[in-house]
Amino acid sequence: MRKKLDQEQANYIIDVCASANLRTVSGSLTQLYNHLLKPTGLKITQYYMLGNIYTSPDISISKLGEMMLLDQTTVTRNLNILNDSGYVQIKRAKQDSRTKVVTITELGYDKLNEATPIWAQVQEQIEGSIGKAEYMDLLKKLKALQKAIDEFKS
Amino acid sequence: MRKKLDQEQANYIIDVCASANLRTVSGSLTQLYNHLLKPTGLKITQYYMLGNIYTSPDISISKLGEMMLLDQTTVTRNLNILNDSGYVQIKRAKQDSRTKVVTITELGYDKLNEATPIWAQVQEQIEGSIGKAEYMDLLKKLKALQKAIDEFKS
DNA sequence: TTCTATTACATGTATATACATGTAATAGAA
DNA sequence: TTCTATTACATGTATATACATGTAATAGAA
Repeated sequence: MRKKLDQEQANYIIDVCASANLRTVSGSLTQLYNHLLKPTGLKITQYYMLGNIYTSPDISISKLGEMMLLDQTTVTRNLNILNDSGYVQIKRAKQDSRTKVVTITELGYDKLNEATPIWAQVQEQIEGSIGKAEYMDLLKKLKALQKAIDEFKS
Repeated sequence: MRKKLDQEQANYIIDVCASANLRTVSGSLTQLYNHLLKPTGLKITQYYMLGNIYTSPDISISKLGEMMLLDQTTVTRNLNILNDSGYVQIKRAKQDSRTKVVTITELGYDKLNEATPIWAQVQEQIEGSIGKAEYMDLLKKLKALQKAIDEFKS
């Protein structure tokens, strides 16, 4: 018979929970980025998706989802917003008309260039503040954590 | 005159971006938790909020938001869902009728106890997989990053 | 005491996200 | 070649989240 949770244990959970710690920091950073990116009209998620599309021209919706670790339905919806702004072009693939291929437009590429200095400013501030080596180690640990999660899922 | 972004630079950004790395890992872990918590009907965010309410009885909506680093309006909405499930009780404070105070219910406490073993299972798996000491160091770095973000915001 | 500023919460709106499921098209078995 | 299974994307629905703004109540100045 497991004992019921007392407040001390609950405080411990709140403190060490991987999910909560990641979500909180991630949320704060997203908020900071979105605030600074406001003049561009882009959100950080949109900036990131545009970047991925730029580096992988004519990528399919599913592939984009695999690359970004997002559900296909999420990609579909986020792409629609970028499409409405004219930042991407979405058309059916010639060989397989189920598949759609996505490409960044001139306008989207301009936006990407407009937002990049803002991205860099925050990134540099972060790396400077916690230290370049420390930051690289953080990234390494995040990737290890990602691997641990993937293992658990499989 | 700044040079335009080439694909190599874009790949670099995608790879090192703090926001993207955090969001991706955070999202994967949230997904894993929500999958495993499905039998309980709780989401990991709801579990976490319930835990915070349990450790701070009669907390106000704003204070809860400060504690969890969430916007007040987000707390209001997330609380409504917990309230509809009967997991929390929300009533006006006696001294100040603008303020509302939130408390966990018996039912909510039972849910918290039901979900905690699942939380623990994943947490242990993570700590075991990347190593306890490594995990603690990751937490430390996340908190350092949080501080860096807070500094930037102020 | 009265009026104004501030505080605490709610609502409108938009994006981000995933799951369950639907639809259309291709692939592959018979 | 025909039928069925699979694949690729879309849609319905729900939660999570924040910003702009509204409303009601208190605090504080005059």
